[in-house]
Amino acid sequence: MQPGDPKPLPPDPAVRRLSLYLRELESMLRRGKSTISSKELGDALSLTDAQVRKDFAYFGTFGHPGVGYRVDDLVKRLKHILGTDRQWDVVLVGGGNLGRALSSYRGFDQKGFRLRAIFDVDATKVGQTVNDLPVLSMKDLPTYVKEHGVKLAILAVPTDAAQDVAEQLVDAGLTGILNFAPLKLNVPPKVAVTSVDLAVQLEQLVFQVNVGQQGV
Amino acid sequence: MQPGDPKPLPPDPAVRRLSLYLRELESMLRRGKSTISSKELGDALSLTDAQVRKDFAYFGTFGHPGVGYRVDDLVKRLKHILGTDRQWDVVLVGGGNLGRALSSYRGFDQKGFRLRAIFDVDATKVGQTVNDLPVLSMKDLPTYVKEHGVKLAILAVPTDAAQDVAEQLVDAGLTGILNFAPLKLNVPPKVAVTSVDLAVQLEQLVFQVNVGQQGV
DNA sequence: GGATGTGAATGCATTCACAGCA
DNA sequence: TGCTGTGAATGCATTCACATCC
Repeated sequence: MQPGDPKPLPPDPAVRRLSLYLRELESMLRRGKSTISSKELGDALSLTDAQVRKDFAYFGTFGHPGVGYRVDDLVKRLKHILGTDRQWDVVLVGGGNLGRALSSYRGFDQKGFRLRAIFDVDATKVGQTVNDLPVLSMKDLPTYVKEHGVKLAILAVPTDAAQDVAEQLVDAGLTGILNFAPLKLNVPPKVAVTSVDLAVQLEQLVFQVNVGQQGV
Repeated sequence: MQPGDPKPLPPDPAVRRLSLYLRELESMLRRGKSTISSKELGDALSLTDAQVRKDFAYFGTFGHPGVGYRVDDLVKRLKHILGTDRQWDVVLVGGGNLGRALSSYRGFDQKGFRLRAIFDVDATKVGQTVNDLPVLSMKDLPTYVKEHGVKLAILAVPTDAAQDVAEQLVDAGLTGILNFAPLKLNVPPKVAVTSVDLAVQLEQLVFQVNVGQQGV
């Protein structure tokens, strides 16, 4: 790689594992562990030591030969790479069952995500407060996004409405959508989408259960 | 591949895409589409036609040269491969916010998953009914699992309790766990685990958002 | 000695390209 | 002609193995 070369993007699988490393390291930090080797970290996540070192190498050099990695330092640097070394405001779109549950999920805060408001089309919900969050009208979304500089939305609306609502999110200026509706969203390339399909996860589990039994 | 050879396992990424093909095909079936080409299906999911054909080829030959795939037939066969051509009983473990939300999620039924009961350690919750499901004591789990032949659990308990509860699930005889706690579960190899970490999903989204902006 | 970082080798997934069939 | 199914070719991710440094 020569000086003028554009920095090659890291492999997607490596980025996904970065979050798992971080999760494990934060847990170890809480337990008072100060340094760790690639072997130890790999064992904790069922990965090889070489995999761990190579993943880190895509992003920089963090370790100390003969010693390992300083846990607190590594946590800081991984957070910085992932972009979670600062607070992120998030709006939740959809005030149904799933939306309300997500609004009460404590795990988001711990990673620095701040749910700011819930948006819904249902006029009877608008004006209420759910888990300390105001429920606002979808009509007010564009203004709200501009005024608060929000970039991220959690989309938890019914499947039939999801594509339409996603387009409203894009128009409002949001650039990242965490989608819980079971369909593929069509959005412009500048907008990032991550999807979680709960039923698909159960389906994949069933496949694994069946494969596992047939292998024994 | 010779007659006596053991059937090679399909690549993991192909299995994951199978669920996405199925989801898209079911949507197309509802819209009245009767046949589809690998090109059309690929376009709908941002995949190449070759990828689609290769994925199917790992599991059999489903198509008709010159014509494409019959949507209804393909749906049936994909369901059979994934194991969702029959009903699956599921128990939900953890009656907190997330657990209650999941118990009301309609998407599971549509895929043939039947939530049967919620298990919780909290004695004040036991005996209640949540979304038409009985809340039972963790003590009764082993008996319940044996009597009803349940194989799958959704694990939605606090992080600190998750590993311990997972071991109880394994001891009770369950063989598949959909884990929502943000840690890596340690279970025997005969038990399948699929994990969903909501905060990690947001974190990955943030990374994508940042990469996207820097690329423009 | 003990561990990292990294080119080289391997292995796996994706894409190509075309024979064969409707 | 149109499209599948599939070997061959490519490209990407993982693993190996070792020079290097504390």
